[in-house]
Amino acid sequence: MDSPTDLFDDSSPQMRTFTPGLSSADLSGVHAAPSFRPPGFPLIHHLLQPGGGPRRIGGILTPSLNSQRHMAARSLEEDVTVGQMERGMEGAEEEGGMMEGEDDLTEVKRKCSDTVLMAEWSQDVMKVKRMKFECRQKDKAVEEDGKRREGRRREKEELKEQLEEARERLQALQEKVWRAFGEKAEKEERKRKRLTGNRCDGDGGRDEGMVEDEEDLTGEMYDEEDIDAAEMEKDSFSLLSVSHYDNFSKRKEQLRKDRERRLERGREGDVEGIVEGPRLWLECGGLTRGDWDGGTEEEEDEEGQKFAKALKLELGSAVARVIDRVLRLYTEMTEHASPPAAISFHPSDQGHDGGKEREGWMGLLTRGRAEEATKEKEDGDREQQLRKMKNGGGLPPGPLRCSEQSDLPMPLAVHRSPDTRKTFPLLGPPLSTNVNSSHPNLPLHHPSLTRPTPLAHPPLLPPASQPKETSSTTSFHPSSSSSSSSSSFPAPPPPPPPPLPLPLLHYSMQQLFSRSLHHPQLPHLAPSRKDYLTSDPFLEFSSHASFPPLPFLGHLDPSLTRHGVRERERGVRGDGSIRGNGGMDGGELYLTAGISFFCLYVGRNNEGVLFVRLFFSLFVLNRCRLHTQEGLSPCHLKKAKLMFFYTRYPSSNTLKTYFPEVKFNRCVTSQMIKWFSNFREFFYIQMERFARQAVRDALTRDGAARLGRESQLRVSRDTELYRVLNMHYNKSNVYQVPERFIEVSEVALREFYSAIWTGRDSDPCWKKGIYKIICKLDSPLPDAFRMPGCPVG
DNA sequence: AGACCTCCTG
DNA sequence: CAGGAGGTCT
Repeated sequence: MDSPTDLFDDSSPQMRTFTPGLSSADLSGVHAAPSFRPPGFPLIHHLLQPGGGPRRIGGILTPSLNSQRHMAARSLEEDVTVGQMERGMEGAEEEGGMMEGEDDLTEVKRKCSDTVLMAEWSQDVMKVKRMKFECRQKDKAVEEDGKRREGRRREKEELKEQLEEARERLQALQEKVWRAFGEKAEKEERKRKRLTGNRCDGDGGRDEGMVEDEEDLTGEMYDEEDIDAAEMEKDSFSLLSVSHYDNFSKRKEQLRKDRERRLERGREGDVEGIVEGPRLWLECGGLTRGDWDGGTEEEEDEEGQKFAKALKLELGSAVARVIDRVLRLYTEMTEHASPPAAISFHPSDQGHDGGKEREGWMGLLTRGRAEEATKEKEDGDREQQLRKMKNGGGLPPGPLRCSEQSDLPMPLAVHRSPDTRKTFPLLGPPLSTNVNSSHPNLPLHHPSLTRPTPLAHPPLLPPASQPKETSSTTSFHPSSSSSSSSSSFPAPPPPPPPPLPLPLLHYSMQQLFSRSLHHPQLPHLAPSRKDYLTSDPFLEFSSHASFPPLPFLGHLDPSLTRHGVRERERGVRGDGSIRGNGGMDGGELYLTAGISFFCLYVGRNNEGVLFVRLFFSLFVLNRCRLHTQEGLSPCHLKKAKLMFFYTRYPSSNTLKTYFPEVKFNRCVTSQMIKWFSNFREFFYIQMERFARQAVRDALTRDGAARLGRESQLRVSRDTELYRVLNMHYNKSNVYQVPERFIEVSEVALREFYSAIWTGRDSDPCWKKGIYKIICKLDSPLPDAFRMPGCPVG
């Protein structure tokens, strides 16, 4: 470029013009425009030479206008002088011997004026020439860059072609996605046709922009802008350093390749989410979308994009929350010295009675084998303890049980309550410690009836170990008192089928997910109806009843619907007003769907980035009809019967607590209380019946052995009494009768036996005392009963 | 008076 | 298991 220095320097060669610095060949080789052919006029001939005046005139970077004018005038004067001399010589030659005089002077003056005019004209010409020359100079530089531009153009075209390819791939991918999302076949065909049409347009299809849709156009524009930006960058870089542009080009190429790679990846696999920002990779399987009926094609496109966006956002946010919780949980787990290998979802395990009975909600996922083995082992150990106590007359092994429990492997259970007394209610003070085996008829003065423990009774030999003694042992079979034997005791119920092991962290994920969804998508679920899902304090659904726990969901009795109507009709019998209300109308709850996911893997990739791979599974639940009704269903009756294993005298508050789905009114409460009254009635009838039988059996033998025989009064799982009770309260035998109930039954049997043996049964109120005892032997209900539905365990 | 119980009956 | 009678308790 010209510079003030150049301009200043150019003035000096002006003095020695006519010495062409550049041959005409040098110039004409590039530009030989006829308009610039130097005329024969000598005055301007030198102007054609490089470094002449026009450079000064046409100089863009002239220091100032005055100096420019001054310098031009000076050169003009010089030019004129020279020209004058030349013309003088020429004129002398032409005119031959003309004497110099006034004419000469006039001529000179005229010539001078002409020369001035000529100089002015020539100045203008010089300006033009100079400008032309500069243009030529510029063109020369442009010519030099032309080759480079050619290369760029080619490169640009290549990029365009690549972009076209990428666009085609993208379109193919789009088609695939649309197809997956239920796009109509016609649209596919249209797109395919369009694609093939585009491909038929030669040379990458310069005209294909005409048929491109808006999205493609947008992409094209974006890409073009990208390229233009690259070109500008390249231009600016080109004068500085090639390496910069190369780097830029490489970066761009890298980006393009990445884009293509992503497209390739998207084409290959299923729906795969890649969240690069938080460095989280998620593989989602099983996500499908049904058909949606859009209006026009554009609307469908828009809908689809919106859907994809919303889905992305929703998944992203939900997953982020879940991941956060998982990681937190993971951290908490690793922080503990002995983290559990897995977490079960046994609400009862965390209940105050769960350690002993472990009523769980067998649902879609059931208790793990290990836990079942643990349970069996525990029960077996308890049985052994019971027998030891009965045989050896030891005290209830509370602490022993505690240690025993602590020795048990608990691979699948996380016991939440550190209170062993809560977990193992039998660890409390023994019940009738003052029961005097020598005075069995005086059992009513127990000072601590609140903590019953028949283990404090004298040891009772099991009939299996004493087959000969069974004849002397009360068989609790009134119809066959004399022929009572072990054969009358049915075999214990077969253990439930081994449940499936739980996947790692499943329950935790359930919990996490349920907690992460603060706004359940159950619009049909009235807020008041959600409350009953929130009764379990451990599961903490109180603030987010979004997702019922799997155990609960899986244990819905399919027969509920079948029996519901009948039960409803008669459930409030005797109260016309209630019957007129329609009972369950509007009180049905349908839980139609939930989301479960399994944490498959948590680890680090090659780059050390922590990632969590989740497998999502959407599942549709059976329409679970939950009786949020005023009447009571057979399921409630069933549950009430199971509750009777724990509490014989439940208060109405207890009933309301453990039947959260029931809308209680006076009639429902009375009905439920009546149920328990009937349960008690049956219970006491059986107790009295078997006790009388035992008394009869004792009386048929010699009285000397009656004390010993009385001490052999026992209720175990292989006795007839147990079978009768189990049949009545647990007909389907899906629930394991808690040991506690057996113990209570034994206490009741002994009390009845004592009363009858001592003749107190002659008193019309002789049972009251027994009732008092039994009513104090109620146990807290497992938390599993807080859930709607019937627990299985 | 109302809640709750047992007992009896069907 | 429900209904009713009769009782007790608060």
